[in-house]
Amino acid sequence: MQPREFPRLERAPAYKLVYDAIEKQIFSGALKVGDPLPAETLLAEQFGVNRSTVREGIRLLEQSGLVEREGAKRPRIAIPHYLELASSASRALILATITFRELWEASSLVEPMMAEIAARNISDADLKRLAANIAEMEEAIRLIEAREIFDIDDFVGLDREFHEILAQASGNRVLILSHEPITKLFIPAGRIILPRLGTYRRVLDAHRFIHERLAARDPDGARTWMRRHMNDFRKGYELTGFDLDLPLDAARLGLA
Amino acid sequence: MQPREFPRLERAPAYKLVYDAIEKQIFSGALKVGDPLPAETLLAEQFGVNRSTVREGIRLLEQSGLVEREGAKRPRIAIPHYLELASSASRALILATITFRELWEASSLVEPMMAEIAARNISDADLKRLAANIAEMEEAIRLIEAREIFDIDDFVGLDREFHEILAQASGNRVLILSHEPITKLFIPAGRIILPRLGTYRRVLDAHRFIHERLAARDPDGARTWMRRHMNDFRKGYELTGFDLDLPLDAARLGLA
DNA sequence: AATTGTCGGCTTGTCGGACAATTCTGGACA
DNA sequence: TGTCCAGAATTGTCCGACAAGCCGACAATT
Repeated sequence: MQPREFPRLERAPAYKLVYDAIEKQIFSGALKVGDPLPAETLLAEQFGVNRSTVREGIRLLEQSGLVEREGAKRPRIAIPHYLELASSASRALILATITFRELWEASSLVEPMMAEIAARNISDADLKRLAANIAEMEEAIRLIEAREIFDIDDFVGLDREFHEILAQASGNRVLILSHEPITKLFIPAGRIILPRLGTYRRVLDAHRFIHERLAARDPDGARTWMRRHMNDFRKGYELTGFDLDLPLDAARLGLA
Repeated sequence: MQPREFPRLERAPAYKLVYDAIEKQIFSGALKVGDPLPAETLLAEQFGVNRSTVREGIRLLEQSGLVEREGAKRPRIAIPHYLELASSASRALILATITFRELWEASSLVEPMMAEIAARNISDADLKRLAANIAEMEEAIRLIEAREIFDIDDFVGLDREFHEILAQASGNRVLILSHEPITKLFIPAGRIILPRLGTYRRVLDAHRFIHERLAARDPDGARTWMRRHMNDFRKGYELTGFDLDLPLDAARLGLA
């Protein structure tokens, strides 16, 4: 034992240093959201490293959500969509084991509460967005019933959007963050339930009632209808015959 | 309005495909947690792309937390700690704008609910962990009062840990995910309030009561005490004289 | 005038090869 | 059996190169 352990000095690889340097510039405000990243050759020159190294650093930024790439354009600085990219990976892993019961329990606690808060704070603009969402869902159902196009993802996406708008209407970004995992997990669950039962119109009706209570600025009413909506959610799942404690993706696979 | 919008076709770059392919193998279980990633040259050969391309894909995996690198060793497959992950980026940005009011509103909705669920499901092991946490906090306060060591981060960390254990005690991973942003944001808030007021013992007492109600499996009692605890949280902040609608980091800077 | 086609410069995506530094591995040796 | 070391394997970094894609400008067409 040496009298004094040196804290094992860690030489971060150059690509990590590139990442750190650019991240720092973003946080400091030197690089603003929407700005394009400087060209790779330029960065390589400035940092004094090879372009390949710069590119590896940029990949880190990309996955962290700090820059967004669209085609082969210059990547642009972006605000990471909260937890979106961050744990897209972890969420997928979690998905493998989370059960419908967990999702439903969480939903039936959080969603009604969210509806209540939203009813207090919702803006006219958000009410309009909800109305538009409902109209779109109406159209989607019309198409489904006419057996024209049938894209379940469209419908589930609309459903998810409805609940997301509601969260945003709460005007509380911490709540929005808390709410995010639920909407994310809801998608696979919706894909299981809806096509098997075809209860599209029932979902739409619930959304209509909720919207109507929100427009009336009626917190209790909004909460009540949301609770019913969540109970329907569970009943729907039970009717599929799957075990409540089955992991979501097992159920999904069982369906496919 | 076109009759039918084409879904803009996207050709992902090769490094992204590499990422997707490896990710898929991880999720499918072909690559297990702890396994080392195959060598870059081997991967390049198998995928039929250049090693540089493979490396860029690996950087994406790295930042997503799916692989961990230690020195220049072979990266190993890992389960992303959804707590620590890329939120370092998002957290810093979010922190810049979220206000204490938002945090408190969210906390006083979510935490009592969490306490209630936890009281129903908590295991003896988690009760012990809470007891240990309380003991540690007791010791920390003793040190503070004796003016020996004074590390506010220690105390805030213990406080956060208490609430995290509570979330885990709920046994619902969706709720744990929902709860995560709150505990995260709580740290800077706690750093503002506690040193200015020195209400350490009041926090400890609240935790004691909550623990006692949890041990008694009393959901109502646990919820009630948690609500009081949250009210204290707000009162504490108000006593600092900062505006409730001030962004947390502005308040933090105002203190420093 | 507005739209479409073409051109050239710039940047990204990908490739091949190369080498030093570090890590791993198997066998020699105590 | 346990330790040590040389060589193999692997990562980190560099260099140079080229096709493909994006962008603005300008010419051609309707």
